[in-house]
Amino acid sequence: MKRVFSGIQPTGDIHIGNYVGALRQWVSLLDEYDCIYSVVDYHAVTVEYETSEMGQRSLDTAIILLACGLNPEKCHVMVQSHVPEHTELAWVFNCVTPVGEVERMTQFKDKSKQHRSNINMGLMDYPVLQAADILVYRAGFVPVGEDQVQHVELSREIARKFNGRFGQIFPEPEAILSCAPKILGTEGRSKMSKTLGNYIGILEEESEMWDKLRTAVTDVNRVRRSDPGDPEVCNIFTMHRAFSPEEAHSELDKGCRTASIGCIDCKRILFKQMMAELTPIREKALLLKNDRAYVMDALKQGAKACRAMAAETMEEVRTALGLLKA
RNA sequence: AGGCCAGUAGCUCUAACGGAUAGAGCACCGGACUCCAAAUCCGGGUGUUGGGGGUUCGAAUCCCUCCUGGCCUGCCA
Repeated sequence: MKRVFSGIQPTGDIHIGNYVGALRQWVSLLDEYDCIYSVVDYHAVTVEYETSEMGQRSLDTAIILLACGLNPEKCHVMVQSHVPEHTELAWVFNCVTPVGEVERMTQFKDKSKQHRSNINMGLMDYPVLQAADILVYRAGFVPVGEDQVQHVELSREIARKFNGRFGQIFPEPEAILSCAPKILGTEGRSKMSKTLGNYIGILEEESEMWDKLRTAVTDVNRVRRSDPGDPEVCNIFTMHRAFSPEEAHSELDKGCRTASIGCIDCKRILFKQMMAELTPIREKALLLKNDRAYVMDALKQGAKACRAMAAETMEEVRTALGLLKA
């Protein structure tokens, strides 16, 4: 079966942008692919963080993955640092990756600006570790958002360079682009993200979620209730496309354009739809939070299975490199 | 290892000759307005001046030291 790999950083506070853009798609691939999903904690070390919180963040993130339906019976869910082969392969990849290529990565350039006082090698090496994440399992498919396509392309190049120099071991992975709409933050300008603080967390208090949605930016040209709006420029409508049934879209579109429904009505409908979908996940997450042993065991099983696959790849890699066997 | 420069609000920065309550723009928060928002208006500074010690009646400012970042020289694998 074709193999998929994807990872999510342990922010511990997964929001609806993550959910719509990644997690939901991950779930949809379960039946068709052999999926490996990872909480990529080593990636999170590239920026400053509170060491006392990291473990909990990874655990909370894993809980959300499981709660969303990434059933350990159907896929592998694990924490990146539990499978050391990721970082081992990253070192080998470092030796076939041209510096010029990684310097060109827009994420690196952005984060360098953002973390000017901590531009470290790891930040630069991030996409190389990502290539290792994927290729240590020889995964051929990587579900990602638009912004990560560049990194997947770098993985292809790394695979090609490695194969060219040391022998055919790795496939060239392809991005599976989500058709999900890109959800902007509550301020309506940039992508929803934890660091920008413009997010609606899927496990937040219901009242908190409503407050954030209620005060989220809409079509700025629709000033009065009687003004017609333009759903195409409204982040709320984008969210409807993600959460409301297909049939409802045209009606909401029309209602907005003809001012037959107001923005606050539109938000109420959306919130209802959102909660209908998220409530079971929120309830499941709550159960899992109270069953740490189950979650830890799932992660343990995931890591064990993944280590076996990764170890096999690394055996081949070391042989290809011509290293002295232990 | 040595040398030089820098560190002030969430961000970018300016001011304070050793003198009283450390400021501005943006961001943010509260209110008015609004169907909700946006815009606008009103209100709010959110700070251990990187940490510690010293000199002084008084230190962001002067001295020592440590930390962090940048630049340069050297040494080693």
